Amino acid sequence: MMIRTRIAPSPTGFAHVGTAYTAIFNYAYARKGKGKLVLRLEDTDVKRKVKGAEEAVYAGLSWLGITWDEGPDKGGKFGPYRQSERLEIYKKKADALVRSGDAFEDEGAIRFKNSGSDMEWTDKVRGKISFPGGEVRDFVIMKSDGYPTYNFAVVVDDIEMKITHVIRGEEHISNTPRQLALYKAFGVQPPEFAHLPTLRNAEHKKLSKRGDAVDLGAFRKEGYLPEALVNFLCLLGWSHPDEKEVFGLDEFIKHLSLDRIKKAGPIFDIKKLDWLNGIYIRNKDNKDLAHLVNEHVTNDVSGTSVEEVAPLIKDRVNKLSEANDLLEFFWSAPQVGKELFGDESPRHLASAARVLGEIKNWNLGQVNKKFAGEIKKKKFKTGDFYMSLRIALSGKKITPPINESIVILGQDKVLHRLEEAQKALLEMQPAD
RNA sequence: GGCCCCGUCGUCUAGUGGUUCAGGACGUCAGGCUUUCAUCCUGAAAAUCGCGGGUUCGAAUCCCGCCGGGGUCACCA
Repeated sequence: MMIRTRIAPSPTGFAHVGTAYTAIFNYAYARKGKGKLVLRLEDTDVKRKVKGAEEAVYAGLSWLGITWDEGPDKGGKFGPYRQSERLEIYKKKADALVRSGDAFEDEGAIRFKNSGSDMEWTDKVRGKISFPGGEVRDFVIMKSDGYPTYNFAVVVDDIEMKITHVIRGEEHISNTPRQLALYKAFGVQPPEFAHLPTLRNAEHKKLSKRGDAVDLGAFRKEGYLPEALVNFLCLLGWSHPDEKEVFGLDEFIKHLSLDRIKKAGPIFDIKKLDWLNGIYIRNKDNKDLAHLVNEHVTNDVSGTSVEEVAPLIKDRVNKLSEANDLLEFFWSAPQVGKELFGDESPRHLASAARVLGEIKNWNLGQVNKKFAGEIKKKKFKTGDFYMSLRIALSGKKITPPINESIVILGQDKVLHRLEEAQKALLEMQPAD
């Protein structure tokens, strides 16, 4: 049997990290089984429909490298894939249930008549789960506005779209008995169910859009790499058989098995994501990194190429959004905070300016050599000397390696900034 | 509250009756490297496996009870 999985986002605003989480598992499971992944848009709540939300979902998932085989944007032979475009189908199915006596009209809506029998299934990640029959009441399947309810639409579509494995969040466990009852009424064999744990926040509650970072677009803006986020998500509730921590989708597909999934709800610990993100940043080649950094840098680069400068921060950031603070002194002159300097700073800067002015052939070797000689001759404390320089050139105590930065900045700019810094220091002398 | 699910270091996890008084990773702390910050390297602290009973020669691993946490109870998905 051809494996068919699905992801069923509802377009209520943006791409949710929880959607991404289940998408990754559905995608990988389908790929592993050489099957298909269906994207179905669950837009039956007319009131909550937000425009642009559909695109946000596509953008978010695509960014992560998840592709689907059938969907509203892709087409496919079991379409349409927007539930709002399938109203005829639901109507027909609901009418059939009314005729067979499994449903009845109720104030403009159609309500399913529950048989009251116990419901049970063997969950692929949790094993046997059962609900007492009395739990499922008669529930509405067609709303009075002509739209189907969630539980009904899901079952009709999963049957029509020939879904073989329903891999979804744990919060759907309690919906399953209702859906099972529907399968039974239709006389159709239900698919396999696999209920993934729910992602939690630091308070151990289900991730929510109020107060938790759940928007994929926001992760992107913050400078997280899609590979890192995917890798991190794979590590929640699932672990590599060899206890590997850093791996990509290909390897996830290769090793995924549903029974290795944990049942307890993992906490989304951003610290570990940050660490992973740093690793992926360090693994980028300089050209790709420059391209990424460029998207997160506010100023225009005015003469200084990001490609030249980006390698200097490779080991220094975990998120791309941290890049700007480290790099902005390359393209905008610093506000030199005089109070940052030490007592020896005037002498350091004077020396540095003099020896740098002597350099004919501007390169790192020369800069290193000149500074080393001067430090030795004047018996400067190495760390203090460089700190004075760092502050004069950047206005900050934390920067990329200063000699490399000096070379990139260029002789004119460096000498000019040293001069400005010395002036500033002079002005403050009389003050005390 | 009813029903359902879950419970190994702060966090993510390995571990499915016996070289495990529990291994790895993040984080934390200490040290090394170092012109800052990082990266990198080394080391440390950190779970009496939620608790209490069983079963067994032997349990984190099996059973029962309790406690704790979470989810869900709509003409929302």
